[in-house]
Amino acid sequence: MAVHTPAHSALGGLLSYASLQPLAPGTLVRVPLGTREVLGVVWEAPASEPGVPPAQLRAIAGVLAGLPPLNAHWRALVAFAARYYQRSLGEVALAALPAQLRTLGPEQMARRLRRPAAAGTDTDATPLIALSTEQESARAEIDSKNGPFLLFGSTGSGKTEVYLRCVQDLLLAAPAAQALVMVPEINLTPQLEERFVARFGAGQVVSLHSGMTNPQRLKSWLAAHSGQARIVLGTRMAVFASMPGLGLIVVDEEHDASYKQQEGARYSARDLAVWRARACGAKVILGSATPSLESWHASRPPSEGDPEGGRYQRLEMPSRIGAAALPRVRRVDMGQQPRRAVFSAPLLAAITERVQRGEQCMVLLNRRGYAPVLHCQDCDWKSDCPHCSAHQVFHKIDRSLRCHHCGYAQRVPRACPACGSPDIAPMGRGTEQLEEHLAGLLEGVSRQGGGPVRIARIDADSTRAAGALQSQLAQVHAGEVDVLVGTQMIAKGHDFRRVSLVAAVQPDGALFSSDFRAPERLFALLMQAAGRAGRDAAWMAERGTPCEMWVQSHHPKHPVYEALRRHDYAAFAAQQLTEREQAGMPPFAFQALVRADARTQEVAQGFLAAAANAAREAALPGVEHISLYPPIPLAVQRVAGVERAQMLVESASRPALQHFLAAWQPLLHALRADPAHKGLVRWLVDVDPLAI
DNA sequence: AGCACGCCGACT
DNA sequence: GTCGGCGTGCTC
Repeated sequence: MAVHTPAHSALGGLLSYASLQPLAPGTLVRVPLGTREVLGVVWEAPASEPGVPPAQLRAIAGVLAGLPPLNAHWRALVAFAARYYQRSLGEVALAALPAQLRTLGPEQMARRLRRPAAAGTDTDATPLIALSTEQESARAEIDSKNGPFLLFGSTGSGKTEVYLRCVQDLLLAAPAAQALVMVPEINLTPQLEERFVARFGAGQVVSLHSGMTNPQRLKSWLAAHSGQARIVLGTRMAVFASMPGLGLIVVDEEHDASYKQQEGARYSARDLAVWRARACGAKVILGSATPSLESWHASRPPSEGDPEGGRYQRLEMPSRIGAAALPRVRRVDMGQQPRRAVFSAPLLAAITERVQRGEQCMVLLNRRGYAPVLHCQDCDWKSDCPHCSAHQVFHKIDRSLRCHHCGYAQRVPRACPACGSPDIAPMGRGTEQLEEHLAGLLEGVSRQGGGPVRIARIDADSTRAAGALQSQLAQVHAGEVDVLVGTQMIAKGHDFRRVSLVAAVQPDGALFSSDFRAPERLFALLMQAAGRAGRDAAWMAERGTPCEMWVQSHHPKHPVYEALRRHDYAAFAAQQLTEREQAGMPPFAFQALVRADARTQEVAQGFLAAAANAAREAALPGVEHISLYPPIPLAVQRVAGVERAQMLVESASRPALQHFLAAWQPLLHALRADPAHKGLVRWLVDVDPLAI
């Protein structure tokens, strides 16, 4: 029986209970655990080596009858995820089920199941939309081969239409088949849902994401589990949906970091999707205009020195459909501009001109708030968070200083808290300031049709309220906004028809980051942002001027920007992969992080060092193929008063790394109890970490 | 992880 | 004298 026991505690995996009748594996039950009663999933018939004598076993409290058992494919997925990401089976299994199942008793469950299901729509009646040549050839490949497929299609190439058609093909071919379609962010589910519902009807489509209420989630989950919903749309959590007829998985924007869970079991929904598809004989399509280097490498075509090629099938769709040509990239050398200029003169002129012509502009700055730090000119005081090794961000709107790591907020002081000087000033800029600054610069400019230029800001702050993002986006779509200022949020996926200019005002930060994936992420973000421009070819043609992507940089000749200028993902990827191979980094090596959080940095690092010693002394299997790096503090060393350290574990062999981690786990557990590591708050393993 | 049991400071 | 602080230990 799998129950929610914590990650590899002494209880390890499964617990045994007595039952009067034999129960099929996958059956959901309620069982006593300590003083409470919890949800459990029957995993297997009585184990050969029960830890507790059968006579002393406690009895199952109830069976959630009427609910079909979770099938072997689902259980295999959960078991794999638990093993691979070094967590307990129970934790992963229970986290994969809708939370409300935990609170429902058998009677309530039965009542819930008696509710009539919504009627489905006849798939045969779904219209066939004509595909372009490129789309059709991708579809044909997917139809005739096994995959996994990497659909490499530039922004606006119509990847979604290929997904829709492949789903349609599947649903027509098999009466009980189901498809799972994932997107990286909750924000992107409404528009996806709209398209799928328009095509297949509301009765066939359900969503699964963390923005839903518990009852909504249970309803969707049950519809998927019963097979009544043929299509499940969702974020990373949806990869665990119970889908007995699963025949196709789509992972849209597969490069997106949001597919990696960052707490609990730190799984990659994209990687699990590939595993799940193979295990249950489904097809899987990973789609992106800027694939992760992992997927790109895995889909390399066979070559002379590499007759096998990668294990993925690469499908290319280079042309944009119904959209204008990709924007011309204009780089501004900020070294040639006045010192403190936020908007260079040529960029400001270009924005002004576009707005006067009735076109929309998008300005990207990856930093919310007014300024990242407040600074005293006299004594050099900075608005440091008292609980974290980070600055408190100045938010002018509500005159607050807020730490983006722990949430600690206070009112902005009138004078320097350290020396009393009134000369305290914001340093650096965020989206709030950009919005204000731009309003000043565009004052007196009148937009097409007359009136002042309308500027809107979209970031996590402006969209906090329910429905705020949707209504802000609607304003942009309705043409009530001339310039849109925002963070990454606006670069992803949204179909702005009248945007003809996109600008990244300060993207350099990522160029010299210590994170080896930073250039990859920057390139993907800029490509994606560029893809927001000129999405309506007919409208752009009327305008007569081609769309543009502006980049302001102190290093305009940097290879990232050179590749961006040519819209040449392949060249960028090739260059990055060469570097990665030479440096022995992913995808040519496999990594895991062990993280320790403690009262002091010494304790955190001490625990990690002891863990490394224990591994060496125990001569764990595969240790000769493993590199253990010294413990180091995290980039943000202290968060909410807790010191954080990590240790990188690396191997050229994934199986070796897996064996090593599995054997190491019990040693780490034993160490925790050692009084030498008093003050340790928690430790965890992150397999295939995205940031190191 | 929960939730108990268990032994020390400020309140009715 | 109790209410409650969170340290240690257990859950088939």
